[in-house]
Amino acid sequence: MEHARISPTAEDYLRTIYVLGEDMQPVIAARVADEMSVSPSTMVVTLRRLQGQGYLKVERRKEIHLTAKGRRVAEGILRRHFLTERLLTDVLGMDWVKAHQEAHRLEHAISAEVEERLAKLLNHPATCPHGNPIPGVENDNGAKKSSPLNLVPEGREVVLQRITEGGERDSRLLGFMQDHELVPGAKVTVLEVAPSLGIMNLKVGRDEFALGIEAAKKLRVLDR
Amino acid sequence: MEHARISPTAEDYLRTIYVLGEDMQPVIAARVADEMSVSPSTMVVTLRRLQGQGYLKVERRKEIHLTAKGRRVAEGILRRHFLTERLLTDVLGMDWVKAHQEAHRLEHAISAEVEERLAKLLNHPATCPHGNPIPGVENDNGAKKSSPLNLVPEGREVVLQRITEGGERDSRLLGFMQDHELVPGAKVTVLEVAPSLGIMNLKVGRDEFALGIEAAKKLRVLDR
DNA sequence: AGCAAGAGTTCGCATACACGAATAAATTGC
DNA sequence: GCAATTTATTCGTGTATGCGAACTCTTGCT
Repeated sequence: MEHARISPTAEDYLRTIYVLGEDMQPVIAARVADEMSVSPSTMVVTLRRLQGQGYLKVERRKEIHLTAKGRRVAEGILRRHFLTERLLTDVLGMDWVKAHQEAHRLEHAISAEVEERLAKLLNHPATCPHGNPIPGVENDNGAKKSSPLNLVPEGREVVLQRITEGGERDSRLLGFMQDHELVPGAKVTVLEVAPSLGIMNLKVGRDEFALGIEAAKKLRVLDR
Repeated sequence: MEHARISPTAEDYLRTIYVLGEDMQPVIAARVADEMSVSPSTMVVTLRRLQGQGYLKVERRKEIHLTAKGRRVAEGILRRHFLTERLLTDVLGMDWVKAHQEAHRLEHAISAEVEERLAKLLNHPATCPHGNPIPGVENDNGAKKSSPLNLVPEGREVVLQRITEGGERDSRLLGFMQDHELVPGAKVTVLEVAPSLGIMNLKVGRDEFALGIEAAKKLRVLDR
């Protein structure tokens, strides 16, 4: 085969497209551009290049779809990302917020062998520290249904399952959550939902606070 | 300040220049080019750029000298390189040979904080798995004198101290050494030196074998 | 239907990194 | 001291990655 070593940058684009695809139907260049803080013109060129290398297809209606090859790359990167996060938090004792940023750099430098050894060392974790399932580990739980926090009705108590990858990127959100002990496994009570204010009031332990509805969309809770 | 984030490539150049400087007086562009497998024309451009950014100076006689700034970068990279090697060997159980290559990629992605946590986790090791001192750790041993293996006279038994960074790059040499248990701390007897053949015969344990003089230059042994 | 907002495209440009070929300069050996 | 060898430099190219400005589409809404 050709084997034109993929660049860190390309990996980032594919990863972003993959993650966006988990949250919305049609992934469109403008969304990716927002997410990656890149100009539209750069998007055009980059998408052309990635398409030429067989990582994705831009179909009618400008929808971006990863090919199997592209998906493989994206899942690999995510897997390494999550494993690295676990290494940073569980072994090196780093906090949540920083772990994500650090992992974002390290994930591009991890080989298949290190990835494997990492998985073994960490005892094949099923999720990253933010609760997201690590690709390649079988969902043993038969895919517990989870729903976005913003859809939980008032008065209900739920358990936080995970912060989606989209949420992980926002270090201020992560920091806020850490401060309020809003971590995977935490019991959250929805006190009040005020869509007109774009806000919902939550209670974790005895701590009550407000969270934007937009941010709440990035959190998943367990239906029980 | 300007603070134009240094690139992995630039880090590699500075690191190589630094390491070469430990073994030879005048570091010259051609040597760096050899070491990095890069064309002379690339060297010219790159040196100009690095000089412009204040990492080095090219002085009369074309000698390349790192500035304090350049030295700081090189030592940082080496430190992260060695710490990463230790992580890979000691914690992840990876062998010598691969550890070096992997570390070469990872070292560029490690932040100051991870570096610190790594050092703590590993208990502030003084050397890398190949025996090289880690920059930033004080030489407690008051700099034991070591000399290149090629200078050891016939019949003498010595202890291998380290494989220099220059030797670390050669994975075939590392593999050969690993196979013959020629590792830091190993007792080596010089059976015979045959300069005309470019070879010396060694004994480690009951294993006797020949090693090229050029390769022997990259190994340091303790004078005792 | 018609138009404004949003999305995409083109163009010119810039930087970092790399090559090879041709050439110029410096060193070294004899 | 000059020829041979080694080094360094120029020049033209090429790819990946990014920008902004100007322009053109789509599309959804009235």
